[in-house]
Amino acid sequence: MHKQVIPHMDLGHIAASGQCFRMNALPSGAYQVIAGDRQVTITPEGRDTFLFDCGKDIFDSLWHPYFDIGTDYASLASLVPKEDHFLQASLAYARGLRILRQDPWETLISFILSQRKSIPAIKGCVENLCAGFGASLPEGAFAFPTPQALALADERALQACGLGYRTRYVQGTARMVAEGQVDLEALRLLSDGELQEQLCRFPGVGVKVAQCVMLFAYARFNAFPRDVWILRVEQNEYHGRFPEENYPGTAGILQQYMFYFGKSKEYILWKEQHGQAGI
DNA sequence: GTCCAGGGTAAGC
DNA sequence: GCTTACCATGGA
Repeated sequence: MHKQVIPHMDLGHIAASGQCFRMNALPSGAYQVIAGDRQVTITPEGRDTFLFDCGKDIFDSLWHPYFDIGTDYASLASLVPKEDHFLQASLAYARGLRILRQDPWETLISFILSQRKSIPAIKGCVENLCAGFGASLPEGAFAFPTPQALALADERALQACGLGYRTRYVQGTARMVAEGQVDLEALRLLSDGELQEQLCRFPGVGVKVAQCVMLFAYARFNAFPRDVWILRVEQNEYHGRFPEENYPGTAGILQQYMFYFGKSKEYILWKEQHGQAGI
């Protein structure tokens, strides 16, 4: 057990934000997190205190970086002009939302699956893949499958996980990684532009999926993935395009807040009060 | 029954 | 360089 004070962390927002697909609330109010072949249960205690069911060494080496605890999220609001009411509202609504530093392989496959799927549907597919091709973990959980496991998987068995037409994307990508054609860890050395270019070599990966992997696995906070929700927000609140160049080093974090708020029911209510487009 | 989801690809211009 | 049909599946 390890108790840790972490300001500005809301596990509910993170779990529901659509950046990860294997973090779930338990009936007790705790959260189960599975990342790669690791799992941890986190119990919130009061406002900023969390109990991790692991030792301090595992917390320091694994979960501290995973939850991006070194980044200051509280100062984000000061970077945003007061006139940008939508972005200010997004930051207030999703207070405690963080950008996780996930495993590149798991994130790559998860977001290849994500195209034209709802978040609950993605979570279902990911769980099917883990149960079918992942190693067994304690307490009946399953690790995310290795590149080798998915590269060798039977095509019909993959189809049965609900992948649909994405099956050949997953197989093709898994084979490229399993054969060592691309080293996902070595890509950390590349610039943003080079990293996006290399990720787009995988089948089923375009600019949007590449930018999600850059943001959620490689901690590239300048990445600004545009999905249908963000395009909608840009149309409604920014006359077509959000000025990401005004936020070097944080645009991607703001994107996640805008995505999460723009997709919520609270945004509908907020819009009725504020009416006109923002900046 | 219809519509939509954290889009990509290949064909056409 | 740019649009446009097509792609499987589950949930609302």
